Amino acid sequence: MKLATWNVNSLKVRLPQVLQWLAENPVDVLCLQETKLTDDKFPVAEIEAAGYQVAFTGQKTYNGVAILSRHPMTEVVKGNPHFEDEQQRLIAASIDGMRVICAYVPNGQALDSDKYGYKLRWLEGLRHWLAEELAAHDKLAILGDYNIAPEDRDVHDPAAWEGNVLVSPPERAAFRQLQDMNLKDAFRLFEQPDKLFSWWDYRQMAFRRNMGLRIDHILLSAPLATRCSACVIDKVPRKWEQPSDHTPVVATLD
DNA sequence: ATGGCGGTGTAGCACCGA
Repeated sequence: MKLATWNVNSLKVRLPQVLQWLAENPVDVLCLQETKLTDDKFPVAEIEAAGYQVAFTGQKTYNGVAILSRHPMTEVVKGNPHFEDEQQRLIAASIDGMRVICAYVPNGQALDSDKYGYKLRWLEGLRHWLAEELAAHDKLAILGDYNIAPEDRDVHDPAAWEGNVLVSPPERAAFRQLQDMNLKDAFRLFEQPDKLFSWWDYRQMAFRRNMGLRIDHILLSAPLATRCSACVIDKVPRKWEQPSDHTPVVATLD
């Protein structure tokens, strides 16, 4: 069983790449963020033709999340029942005995921005909902763009990023609080090469210079972490023409 | 210190992302 997450930065633009990636990497579940599509424009037929069922919730221009699955999905929930939010950033489904949650955590923009407060409140709301979901589902995976680099080793140049969103102590504390709920960062269950990231700015040839951050994560509850045999970042799609600025992260469960 | 790039909307640029 393979679970993956990918912030595609517009599914309209990236659909061919998603289909190509799935053809080469036929994962069981793929969580997408930043689809940027209203539900009436979601490419259901193309994704079903590739062998996947799909659940999605979107809006115009911003946000939007989806779960693609080779196996039946039930109990689909859109949004956080405990956090009123017009922004479409969460979707959950039960798949093959697991609870799978796809999350697009707010960016926060800047530490002095209202959006930063929204980000921290959003994460607090997520925590409360997750506590409930974990009580109901011992096998839970939450995949997505967390917009948090958990540690300095997840940042190409920690000094340059100090004082910025994605690395601030309150955001990192929020990430640790998720880990304190016995959710394991799948990537860190294994020895990994240094300086392996999941996002690189489009500007300044950041990808070529590996000026990136690891902000896309797969968190697994203990019964799933025990079964996890690998977690890799697939940099290949970031090298394609007209790429997303994020690249997929994949966890293998035995 | 700022903007760099890319996507979107409805436009001739402004906004947002990270």
